[in-house]
Amino acid sequence: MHAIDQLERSLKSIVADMGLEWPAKASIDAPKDSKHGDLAANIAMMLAKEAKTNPRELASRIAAALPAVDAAVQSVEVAGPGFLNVTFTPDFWRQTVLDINAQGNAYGSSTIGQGRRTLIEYVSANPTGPLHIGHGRGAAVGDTLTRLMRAAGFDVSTEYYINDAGRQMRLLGLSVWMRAKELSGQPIEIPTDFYRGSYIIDIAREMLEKNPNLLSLSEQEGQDVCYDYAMKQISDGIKADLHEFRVGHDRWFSEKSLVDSGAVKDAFAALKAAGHTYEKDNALWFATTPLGDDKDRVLTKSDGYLTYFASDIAYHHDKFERGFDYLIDIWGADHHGYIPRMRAAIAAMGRNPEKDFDVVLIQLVNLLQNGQPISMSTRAGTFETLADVVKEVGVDAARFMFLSRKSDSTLDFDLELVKQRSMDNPVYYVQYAHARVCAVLRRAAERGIALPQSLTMAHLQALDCPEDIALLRKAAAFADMLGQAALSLSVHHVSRYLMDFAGMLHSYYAKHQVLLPEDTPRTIARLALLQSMAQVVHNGLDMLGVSAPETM
RNA sequence: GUGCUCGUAGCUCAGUCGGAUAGAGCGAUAGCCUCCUAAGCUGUAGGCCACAGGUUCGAUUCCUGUCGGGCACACCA
Repeated sequence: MHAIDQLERSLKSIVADMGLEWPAKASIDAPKDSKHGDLAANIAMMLAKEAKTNPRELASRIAAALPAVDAAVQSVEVAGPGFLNVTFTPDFWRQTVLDINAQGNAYGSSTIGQGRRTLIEYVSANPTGPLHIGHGRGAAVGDTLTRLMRAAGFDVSTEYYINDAGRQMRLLGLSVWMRAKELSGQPIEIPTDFYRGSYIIDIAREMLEKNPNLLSLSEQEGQDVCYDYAMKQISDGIKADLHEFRVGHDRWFSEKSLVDSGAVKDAFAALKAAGHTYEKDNALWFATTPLGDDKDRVLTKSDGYLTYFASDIAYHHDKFERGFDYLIDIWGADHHGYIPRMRAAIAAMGRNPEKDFDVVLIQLVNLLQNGQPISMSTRAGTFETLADVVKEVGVDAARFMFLSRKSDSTLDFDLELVKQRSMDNPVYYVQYAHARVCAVLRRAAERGIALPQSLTMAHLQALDCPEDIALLRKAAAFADMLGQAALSLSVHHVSRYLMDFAGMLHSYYAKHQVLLPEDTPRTIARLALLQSMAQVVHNGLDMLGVSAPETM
């Protein structure tokens, strides 16, 4: 928020004049209780010892100096143990309306990300079956994080990594092949780890219809053909589901292509050159222990195949080689034990695992129906797919639900609840606030009330109630909130903010009539206010990939 | 067993880079539409922020331990 920046500059100059140094840990924040002013600073408590005085004494000296330094400050009080409670002038806050009008859909964006080249990898589910609801949560979080970070000034690209070189995928080919045999009346023995979903049978049937001679192929050929076909079908399905869910990746990155392009060799060479590898028991090992892992890891197995970890290292190495300097992976929380070895790999590449690499963990989604759990497992074939859930509850409700909780904690997703139009399902609460404001604006237009072509501070003087200022203050904090959410990779801050903000708008609506036949200046001021507040809700929902309807 | 993570109102969850009287929704309960969308608003009740120590002006927040959930511990992906 520019208010914080402005106050910090003013306080810094005062502190400097006193011959004191500004501590890095000093904070300036909006206090929880608005009775404590617009912003509270703890600087006097931090510096009292150094200034050889008590906090309240120092605070009052700073307070005395502040109004002369900063014209936007209306009043400043010393409170509690030595807080400085600062209140800005109404005009300072009214300016927010003009700022929002000027910036429109871009309001809230910032440059805090400094154009950092960032690659967000998310979903990356093996194309061995349709996406289920857990993938949906990862998709919603990844996509929203992308939108957020772009708005915050990061230079973001996105990728979906396909594990198309491993055992799971070979198993997919085998599963379809067996079903094709079964459909043709041949007896089959179902192996363990077999993919049992009915979609496997559908694919097998489809293949037989297109090529009745399918089963004349050899075992190996047949499985390969089945694999290729199934992989294509399922991938296309996943892409369609994601598209429907308003999620798109800049690139689908194939694991196979890493091997083919020599990227694996490059990555291994880099590790070897830095002295991180050794051979033992006929396998190639990566010494991750000195880099913080709890045991060393195998790269090339004694049978000559690469481990999953090996190609993942190569993939991340390749990301850096392509010029990205900040890698964000979005993983299921059950992979959290995988983080130390990945950090070790990042360190071995000569990068800083603290700064150049982050993992966002997505916890389990418990799919419920009226409080009763619906089990899901791709292999057992009893999953509930993302597509089914979206069809049932809609994209807006599903996305908002996924984004309204910390991604690292488990989420109960009750189909009945998410369909309800109540506060258990806050997406409607936020959307309704937007629609209501739009209704007022429409009604104003019907009555021939129009906002002036170029709005100025003079038109906003009637914004003088506490509720006016509270809304303006909240709206002014929007960009700051988005920036913090982006930096901390916490998408749920946005939905929390929107719920708060929508609550304020609903209260405002109930308390203050906007269209006042007897008072045109106030009507104009309030219309201008509401229009800009609707813009903020719209921009916030846009970050979440949720629509902002004008009527409901 | 080891590591990671979580424990906040009856329920579902925010908050915490250490700040003032710990918040929201649901549920409970009492009210509000001759007036811009009641999918809304207003009030009341409800808390040893798991427990015990430590660090300091100040701890729900940081550290240690205990108890209790979840997850992970492959030459699987």
